[in-house]
Amino acid sequence: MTVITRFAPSPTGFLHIGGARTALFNWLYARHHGGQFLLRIEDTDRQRSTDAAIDAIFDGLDWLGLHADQKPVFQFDRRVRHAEVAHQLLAEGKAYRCWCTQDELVAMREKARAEKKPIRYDGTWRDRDPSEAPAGLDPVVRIKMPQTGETVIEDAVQGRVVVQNAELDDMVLLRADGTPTYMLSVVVDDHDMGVTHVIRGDDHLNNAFRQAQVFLAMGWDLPVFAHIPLIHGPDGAKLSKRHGALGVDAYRDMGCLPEAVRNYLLRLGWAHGDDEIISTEQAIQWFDLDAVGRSPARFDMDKLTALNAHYLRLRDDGELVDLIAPRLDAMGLAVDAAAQARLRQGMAGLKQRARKLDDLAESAAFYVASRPIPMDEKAAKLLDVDAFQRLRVYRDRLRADAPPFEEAALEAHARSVAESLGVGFGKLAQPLRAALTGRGVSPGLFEVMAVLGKAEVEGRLADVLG
RNA sequence: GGCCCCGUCGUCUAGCGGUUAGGACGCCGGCCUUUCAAGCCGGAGGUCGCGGGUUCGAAUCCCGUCGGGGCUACCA
Repeated sequence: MTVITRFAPSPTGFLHIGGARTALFNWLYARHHGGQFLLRIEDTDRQRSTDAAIDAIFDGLDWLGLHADQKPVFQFDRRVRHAEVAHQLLAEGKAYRCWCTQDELVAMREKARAEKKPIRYDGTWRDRDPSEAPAGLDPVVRIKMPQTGETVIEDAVQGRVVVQNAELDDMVLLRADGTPTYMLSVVVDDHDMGVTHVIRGDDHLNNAFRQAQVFLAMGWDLPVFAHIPLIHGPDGAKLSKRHGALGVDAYRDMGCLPEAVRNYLLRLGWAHGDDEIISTEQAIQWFDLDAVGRSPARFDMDKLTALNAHYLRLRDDGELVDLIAPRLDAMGLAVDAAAQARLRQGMAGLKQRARKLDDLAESAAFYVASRPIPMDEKAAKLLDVDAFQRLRVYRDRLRADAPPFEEAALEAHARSVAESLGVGFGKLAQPLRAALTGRGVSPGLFEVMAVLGKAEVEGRLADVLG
């Protein structure tokens, strides 16, 4: 049997981080088993579904590298088939029409609440004769749930979960306007798409019981269910916009790498012993449902950032230049060919010190800035009167000795200057760093000088020394 | 209210009857050193939610309890 999984978001907002993890798990499971990963857009709520959200979901999945194996299915397009199934159930006596009004239903719920009884549809029209139906009112179609016995879900993550059928009420399959509800649509689509494993958020666990009854009523095989725990915010509640829980696009914008996000999300609820850094290839090899935890996890930006720093160092220098170029551009620093060459050459030292693309761009700015370069506060403080003295001497010696403009030679030369000056090396190096980078921190000084080149170094020194 | 799920350092987690309860992030200190990172070394941090049991022995099994979360729509 070929494994078929699916990710089925409703396009009512961006692809949030919890959805991204669900998609990742589905994708990994399919890849691990050599199966297929499908995408279905659950857009049956016409009020809340938007094209912008659909695009955001596609973009997010694309960025994360979670590509579906077939064209996405749009659930709304399949509404005729969904209704067909409901009508079949109706014809077979497994569903019935219900003429209760919204007001009646609200009253029903309120009464139940007041009496502290379970809140569910009371089955008014289950046995009532349709001839008693009020005129001029469109009925909904409800499924006839079994009223005795129990429904068992052998969940691949949660284990065996049992609920008494008496707890299940006759849910709506078709709305009064004839459109299918989610409970109907998911089942029909999962069946028709041949989905073998339904991996989704824990918030659907209770729905699984209801949906199982629709599968049964149609005589269809149940897929394997796997309900993965939700991701919580720092306060322990389901992650939402309130927590600043953002769409994956926000993590991209703040400079995260997709491979870092994947690794982070993977470790949120899934483990393989003590392994932390797990490549996607390795994840495909290792991933399985039995190692998925059952308890919810809190989102931790610090850990994501640490992982991101790791993957940043692994990235190709040229790729990183391309990735930060637009950011530098946004900072008002145009990356021309010369700047690109410098960045490319200086990237090894730069990426070692960065955690995200935004601070990588920030720390790379001095390579791109045109003279005279801006000085930050720390640099300005470094350039006191004594520092000027030393820098003048250094500049003169640099001219006179003319060491080859490469790292080792430059360093040896600077050290000899400091020595003849009778000061610790730092007393010369720090002011020099300030003059050349406008910062108190930077990659190795002589690496910077080699990248900048003789003319630029002399120019920047002149800007400071006059 | 009802039903369902969950509960190991601050956080993510390993653990599946016998471990000094391990790792990672974060935090602190050291080494390295031209700054900052990285790297390496070390440290603080957990009475395994709590209470009973079972057992020679329990984070691991059972029961209860408390806490958290989810669902309870003609939303998905």
